Amino acid sequence: MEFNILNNYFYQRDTVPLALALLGTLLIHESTEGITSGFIIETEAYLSKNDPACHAYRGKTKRNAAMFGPPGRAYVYFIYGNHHCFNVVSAAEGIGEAVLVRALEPVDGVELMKERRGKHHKVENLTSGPGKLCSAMNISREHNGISLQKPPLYLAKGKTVEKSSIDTSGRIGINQAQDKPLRFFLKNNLFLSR
DNA sequence: CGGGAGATGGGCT
DNA sequence: GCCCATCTCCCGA
Repeated sequence: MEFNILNNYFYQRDTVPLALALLGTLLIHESTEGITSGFIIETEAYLSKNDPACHAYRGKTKRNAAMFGPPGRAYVYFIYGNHHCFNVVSAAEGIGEAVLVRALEPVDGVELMKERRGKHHKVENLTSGPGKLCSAMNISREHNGISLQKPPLYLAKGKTVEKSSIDTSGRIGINQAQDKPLRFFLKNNLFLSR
């Protein structure tokens, strides 16, 4: 499937259009334990300007440095002492924007996801949240800053998404700029975070 | 079933 | 010390 990897051109657009374009694409992790993958069904845009919820809002630090790298790389951070969140870096190098991936529809490696997340979980609960999907896909800080255009972690062309099947809302779990309509998701998908 | 609290650790206000 | 782009468990209904 590597011939369907999304290349540099895919990432050459503004962050909001990229957050929309990422819906339906396939996120793949070829780990030593096996391959897991899933369609991206929920994203959030985090912008450099007028967006206090964005980690890059107060400038570049050691933690958020990957956000300021070239687009098409990963920005992974650790939160609440337990969880990782996976983002696709967007905008030109030096700007500091990214798209948070909040939920996946599992495709390959469902059994491996269950082993990682806990066998008692239903399929609908494996990747229906940013922390959950990182656990199921085994994505962690070691992936921070790496390219998403080659194995082991990469994005590939997925399923076609009609504009009419996409809905928008405020972003989840933030205390600032909750009113901004920067969350995008596939309506009625079983694997949404909410 | 929904709401609330605790877990847990890194970064910064 | 307090905050945080979260998850899970436990409780009451």
